[in-house]
Amino acid sequence: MDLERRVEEFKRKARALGLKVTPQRLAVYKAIAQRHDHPSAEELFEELKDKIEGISLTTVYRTLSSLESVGLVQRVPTLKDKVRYDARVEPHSHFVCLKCGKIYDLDTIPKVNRKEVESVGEPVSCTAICYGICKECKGEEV
Amino acid sequence: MDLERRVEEFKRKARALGLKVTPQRLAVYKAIAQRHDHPSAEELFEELKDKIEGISLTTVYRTLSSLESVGLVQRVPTLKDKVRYDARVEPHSHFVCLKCGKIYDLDTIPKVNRKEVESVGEPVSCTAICYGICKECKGEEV
DNA sequence: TTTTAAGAGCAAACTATTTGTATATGCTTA
DNA sequence: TAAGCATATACAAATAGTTTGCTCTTAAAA
Repeated sequence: MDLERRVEEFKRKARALGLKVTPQRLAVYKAIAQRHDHPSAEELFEELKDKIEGISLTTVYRTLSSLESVGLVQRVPTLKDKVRYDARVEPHSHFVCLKCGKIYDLDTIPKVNRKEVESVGEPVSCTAICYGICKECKGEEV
Repeated sequence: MDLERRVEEFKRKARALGLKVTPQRLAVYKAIAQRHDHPSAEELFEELKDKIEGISLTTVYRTLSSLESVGLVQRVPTLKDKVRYDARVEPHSHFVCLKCGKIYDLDTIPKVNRKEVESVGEPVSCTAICYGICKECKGEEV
């Protein structure tokens, strides 16, 4: 889906969910939607502060948390202390480069042992994380 | 493997890796090894502060980071801002309860689309996270 | 034992994130 | 389409989680 349509859908959904569509929110959403590197609040703010009149780090944090609470963005599971966000909210997985830390999207949904999962609880969704060395870093090795 | 053997193995490995085996480190390791709830540094400290003479939160943090750096414990991928640790370092997966937040171990290793993963990079390990409602919480529903 | 490099404790620093509050603004409805 | 109001914003200050500097202590090799 192209960005414009996603943005229109975002506006519609946000309003339907009782969230006002402000320039700041729109800017944050657009930024996440067109990047594929799952930025943190700080990174989004760095990108937007010069482009968008009147945006503060606080607003970025509050925006992300509002959007997350209505399911318009998602957190990415990580080992680190910084929260990273994803505008892809349908089930998918990630590849984390152990060298550069970049996170790539994988379309795959993992197959897990249903019996075992159900012995613990009722699953709602599953995601996989693959750790490894990305092609870019692989290429740099001499 | 029983706790005693794991502790002996821990001592041996730690020394071999150049880490001194102190009472504090031993206590931290034992605590993680016998719990299955992947505690945070703070939670470990809460558990140990009354049992172990001379342990500080700082030491728990430093211990975890030393043990992690030599591979004797691992972080658990989460969506939250608190780092959680696991003494199971062999590949396995997790089930996260969306209601109570508890994290359960799954023995499964996910099957992912190898072709797709290799288009991004060279995988080293893969883990799955299943989100759902655990049996305990399911039982509470009236 | 003795020696010494590594670990522990405390306090203070740091980083990521949240909150209080006064002002501004999307958007519903009259 | 203007008005009113609930919701959003910015700033500063607070908080939570984690790390660091420094001094004293100790595990363990010799």
